Amino acid sequence: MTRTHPQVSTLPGLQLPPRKTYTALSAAIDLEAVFSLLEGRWKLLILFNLFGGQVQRFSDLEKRIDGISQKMLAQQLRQLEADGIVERTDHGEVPPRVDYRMTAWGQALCPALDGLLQWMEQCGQR
Amino acid sequence: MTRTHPQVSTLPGLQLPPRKTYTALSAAIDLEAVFSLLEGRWKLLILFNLFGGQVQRFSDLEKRIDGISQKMLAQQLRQLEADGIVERTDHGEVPPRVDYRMTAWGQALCPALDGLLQWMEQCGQR
DNA sequence: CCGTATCCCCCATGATACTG
DNA sequence: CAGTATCATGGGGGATACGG
Repeated sequence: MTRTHPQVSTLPGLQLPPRKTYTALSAAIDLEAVFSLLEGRWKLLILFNLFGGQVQRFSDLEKRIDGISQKMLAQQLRQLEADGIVERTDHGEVPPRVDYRMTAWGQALCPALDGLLQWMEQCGQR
Repeated sequence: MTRTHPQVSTLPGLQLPPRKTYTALSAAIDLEAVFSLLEGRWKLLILFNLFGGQVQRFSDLEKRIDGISQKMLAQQLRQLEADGIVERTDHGEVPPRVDYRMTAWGQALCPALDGLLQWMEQCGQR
């Protein structure tokens, strides 16, 4: 597989870990794992409403994402939380107040997804 | 959305097109489009067997991809071809000889997908 | 306000058989 | 060798109702 190496350490002292090596099979399997984290009718909508660092309440997301049901919002958030992509905070108040934000790891998805968008933008040039 | 800007023109004279701008909604929609090109039980396996520039016959792919049926291989290849990601050549011989390779645009997927793999590799550090 | 619990349906995939 | 055709299945997602 062609790589984007060499990895330039821009920050002195920041040690980037050595890259994994892949076979066609293992690369496909790992990428399937990535996709399984992101697949789901509403996950990308949720993520793009959280990239940027906002902290959003359940009801905020419900308002911002047109057409989503409470069941689906809760389900997709649970999965994103279980996968370490978003963080959930229950303030334990009555009436309930719960909010969501990206984890550091989840936030790192943003530039990676942007790479896919850039690729899609090249579509016209083919 | 945080960007990987600025875009450095590494090759003098190579004009990179200006980036599209996105809302949360449009970014999610465009990314869904990317995913829909790549979703399918076998597509990533096919792609990683073609990244690298090899030209592979139908039967080559069938041998390399364990467990795939002729129906699914044909179907996924048709979709990748229709989407401009792989190229099909029918040599019009008897017995049939047909081969597949990445298009230039399809090949450009490789570094973008690599970005997702790099993200996945950071998983342990969270 | 922030969720669960049910029921239902559709479509992607698999199995299998057939063909120029 | 390189595909189509047909039938069966199962799980993700929608609609709706209920609960602390």
